[in-house]
Amino acid sequence: MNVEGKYGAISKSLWLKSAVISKHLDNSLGAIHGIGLAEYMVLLNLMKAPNHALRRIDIAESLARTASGITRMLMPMEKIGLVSKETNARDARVSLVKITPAGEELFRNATVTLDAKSQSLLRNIDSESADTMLALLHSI
Amino acid sequence: MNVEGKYGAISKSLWLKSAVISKHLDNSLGAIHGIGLAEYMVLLNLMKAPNHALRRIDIAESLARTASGITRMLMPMEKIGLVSKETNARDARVSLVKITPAGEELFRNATVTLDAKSQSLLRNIDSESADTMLALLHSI
DNA sequence: CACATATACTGTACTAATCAAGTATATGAG
DNA sequence: CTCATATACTTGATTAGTACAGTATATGTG
Repeated sequence: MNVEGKYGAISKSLWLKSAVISKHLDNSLGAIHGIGLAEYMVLLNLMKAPNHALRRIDIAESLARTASGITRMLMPMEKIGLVSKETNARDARVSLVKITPAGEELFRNATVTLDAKSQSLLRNIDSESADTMLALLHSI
Repeated sequence: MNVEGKYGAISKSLWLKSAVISKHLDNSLGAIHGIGLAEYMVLLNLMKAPNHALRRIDIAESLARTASGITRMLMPMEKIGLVSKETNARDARVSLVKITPAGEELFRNATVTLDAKSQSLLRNIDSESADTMLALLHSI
């Protein structure tokens, strides 16, 4: 493998490992909390946002999804009361998404599940390597 | 963030970065060669296999997909002549998938595209860090 | 050998995502 | 102020994947 091929190898490995890990996490989160990893990531972004609310388009951007994908993902989440719709007084085109108390509660529980399952899936990576890995991922 | 949360953070970052990179690679491979990253990975596995042939179920296993997903993915690939169906004399249940000369040619060209695009997407990671990253990914 | 069980697909129904088009609202140029 | 353009969604049609059931073949045990 030549020098350039190294980066291709990272892409391929990233793709495969991510698929494996995401499927395990999806299954665990789904079985225990009734949401998938994508839904968890929506809640995480809302928790980090000022006032715990975001525009749909910003959620789409931060999850590498399309606006319509977010619309569809949020419909059942709103129905089961994890998020609520809020209007923006300044801009009537925007319908803000806000996490509900029930959503916050589920998020906290799901975080415990996700962390535990992740630790189990990544048990071959020691603590120091995990720091390295995280730093490398953030630099992408 | 506590110690366990570190592994959860890796999972989340892996999920997001993989989504971003895979979409770029899918778009490039699709525009230039008419296949997606998953199809490329099928060809890669076939190239690495003895006699350049594999059972569908082994492809499914190595791509973290289901058997029916592989059946569906291979149908158009066979139609455009990238792979061919071979019977297994020892076991009539098995229909082996073999890469064709056209498939090999496309694979080689697609590899150039994938490597170049990967290098561009991962330009913030220097050569030494890339080695580290690759080793860490393989240890998962 | 016969038959219960396992394996390798394939087909049907469903789900989750995309793209492209449509609607409503906002913004900027004249 | 008006109108062209841009933005924030939403909806319809399509696509890619899954789960589960069905079919054909293989394998192991009495």
